[in-house]
Amino acid sequence: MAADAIQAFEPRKTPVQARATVTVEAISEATIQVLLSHGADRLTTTRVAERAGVSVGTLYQYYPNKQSLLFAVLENHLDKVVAAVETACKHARHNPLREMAREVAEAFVDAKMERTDISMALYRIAADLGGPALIKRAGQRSRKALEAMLQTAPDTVSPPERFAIEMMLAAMAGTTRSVLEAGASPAMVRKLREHLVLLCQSYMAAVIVHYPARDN
Amino acid sequence: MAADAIQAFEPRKTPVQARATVTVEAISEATIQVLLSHGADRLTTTRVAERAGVSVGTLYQYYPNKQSLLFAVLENHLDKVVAAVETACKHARHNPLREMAREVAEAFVDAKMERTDISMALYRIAADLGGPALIKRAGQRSRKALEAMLQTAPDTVSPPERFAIEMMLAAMAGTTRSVLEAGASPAMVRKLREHLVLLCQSYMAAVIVHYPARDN
DNA sequence: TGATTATATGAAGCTTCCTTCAGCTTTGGA
DNA sequence: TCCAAAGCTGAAGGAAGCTTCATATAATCA
Repeated sequence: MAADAIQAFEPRKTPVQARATVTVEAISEATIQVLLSHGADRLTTTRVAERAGVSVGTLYQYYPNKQSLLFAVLENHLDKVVAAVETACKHARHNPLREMAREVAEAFVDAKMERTDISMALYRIAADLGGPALIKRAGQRSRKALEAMLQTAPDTVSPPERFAIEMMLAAMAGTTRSVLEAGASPAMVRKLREHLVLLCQSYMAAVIVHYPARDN
Repeated sequence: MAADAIQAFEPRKTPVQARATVTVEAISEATIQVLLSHGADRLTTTRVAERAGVSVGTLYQYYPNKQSLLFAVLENHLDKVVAAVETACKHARHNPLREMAREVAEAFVDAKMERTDISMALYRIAADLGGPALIKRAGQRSRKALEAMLQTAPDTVSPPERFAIEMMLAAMAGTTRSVLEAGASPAMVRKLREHLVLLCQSYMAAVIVHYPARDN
């Protein structure tokens, strides 16, 4: 069922020639722009095509329907963010817990803020069909990366339980979203980065004290 | 501009007779049900009216347009949650910081979980026109309540800065949303409640240590 | 009871938008 | 150079949905 639902969003055909690659990229970028300038409900395939400088027909050559457009952009973005988290997790292995928390929090904020426009645009469609599934998957991948990293922490007897990791991830996502939707000025982003480190560090430390030696 | 935008969502006329009150309530409830069963994009005025057991015409007698329907439901829900937070803040005045954090976190979770269906339905429209403005307003009201409470904390020299409070609120919202969208089983809700208390307490304590005596 | 106000109905006008497809242009290799 | 494959076009079919309004019913009160 879920697989079918996702299948329906798969690209219709893959570009072969260089100009087609450009076209697909332009369509993807236009989707974000239209999302930002017109909102999710006023995003139409015609508008996206127009903004991308191609005709609607071209759009439908690569995306089977409107949903798949949004789906593709969201998937791509989530992949990048998760990849950034995974990299940070690998890099921080065998470090003290505090350092782990710092690396992950900073990596997350940095990845989200690299293209604030995309991040903000996607909040408008994340609740749509297909979105929740993608987000869930991204959350799971992130959690696994964190768990693997935490296994290697030298200063804890047993790593935090699964739920605590999910809490931390959700807190990161929630606070980042809040700052983004408030405008995300550079000063605010800097503050978010600092405070998120603090929040993750203090919560991780507290969790280890309060829920010790629990097997996941 | 913002006022105009909101004005356009105001109810068209207020019910006078009892049966009209019932009608309006039924429409509001039906909106939530349709949102949950069909999703935001497949919510139509006809469908809502049908579900409410009235005709479309009736719907348009009380709501000037489709947006205003969603707007009203969202506004009502946010009001309730903010009110719960405000009450908790008043109640926890002059308590130790730890107690304050506990009261607020628990009040928030409880308010959100009182009607999980509404909470979940609203995530699907929160990003729409009017939604961000309402959410921002709710955040500000909550923050002010927290600030007033924190002024009375006996065990801190100076209260946490504004940004830290916003962080905490965003973390509460983000983690709660995450649990709701994962299904919100009673067990999970219980865990969320515990962990959110821990998260708020540890973050507040950390903020006071790391950013002391800063005037807001 | 009769007049007035409140409430409810739902067919239909009007707009918007998704998606297709038959035909045209460009590319790249033989 | 030539042609098959790849890419592009955009008018038009058809579906869906928002909103109105002329009409009908119910409540209220003098």
